[in-house]
Amino acid sequence: MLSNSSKYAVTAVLYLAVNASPENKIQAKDISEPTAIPKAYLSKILQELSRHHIVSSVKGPNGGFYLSEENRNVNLIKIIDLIDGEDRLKSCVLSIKDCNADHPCPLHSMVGQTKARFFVKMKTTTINDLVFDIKEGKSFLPL
Amino acid sequence: MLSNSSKYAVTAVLYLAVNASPENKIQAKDISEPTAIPKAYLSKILQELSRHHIVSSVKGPNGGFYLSEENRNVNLIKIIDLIDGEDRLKSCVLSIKDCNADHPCPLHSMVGQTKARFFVKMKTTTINDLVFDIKEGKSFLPL
DNA sequence: CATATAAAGGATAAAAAAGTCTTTTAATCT
DNA sequence: AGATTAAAAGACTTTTTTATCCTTTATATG
Repeated sequence: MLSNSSKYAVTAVLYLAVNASPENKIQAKDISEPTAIPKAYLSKILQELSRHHIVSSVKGPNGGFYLSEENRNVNLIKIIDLIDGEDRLKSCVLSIKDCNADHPCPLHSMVGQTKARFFVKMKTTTINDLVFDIKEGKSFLPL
Repeated sequence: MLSNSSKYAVTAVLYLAVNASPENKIQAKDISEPTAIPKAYLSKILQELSRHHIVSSVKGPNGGFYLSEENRNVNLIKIIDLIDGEDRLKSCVLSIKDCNADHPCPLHSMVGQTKARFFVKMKTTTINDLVFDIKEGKSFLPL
């Protein structure tokens, strides 16, 4: 469903959302350790996220990554589309090009609604929404 | 969600289900052409499926692949688990090891039910079920 | 029985994804 | 200004997935 890379991206952003702030920036290695994401690889991903204003970063001493208020209102889909490309989630389960509701592939009915629902959630759920759940104790990030 | 290989596998099996019979076997290249699946690669996949009794095959002149009555009652999940391994569908969206309903990751609620429902369908839907839909005109295979 | 045919099997190649390493740039702090 | 710190950038390596090629085995048929 999601590539390794976009899982890393979402995890890292959530980690920042919970643990970082403009006053308390977090370095790549400090995300890498608790999440078990390879440090150098994570750095690449954070760079990309930073370039597209999904996370904020500052170089040098006391530098690191954090989320601005704007960053916190980014929708999940933006992260995933950036890392995986827009097609990955949208395409037919069997990768049949002209598969749609009017001309469905044999698996279409098994995933159609399911996928559409997931897609809408990804488009409407922000980082802030997820952090809210975590703070309410409704969900958890791996320490 | 599914690897390229298991998409190929499902597509090929469905193609056989609709077009082949013990009297009218179909060769790898005759599946390869209409489905645009690379022939040599498809052959590998059909071999694997044959080895695990998901499709039937006969060598030599007038040989090829077809589905026995038994083959037609195979569940979709068997094909996908064989090609992709069982973990691919089961694992958490963020690949968090101890993610479960009692200790959900932040994306869990977005996919949990959705995935579970899909999983059940894959476990209960046979090739025959899908062929039935195609014959009823409810779904389509790419010519 | 010889021959042609088509799958099975094994070895290899190409492409994509994941991961690493080294250098450069920007910021902070004496 | 100089030293230090941490991200940015770019080149590179490894692993996995996808794909191809060639040889062997089984089978039907003349």
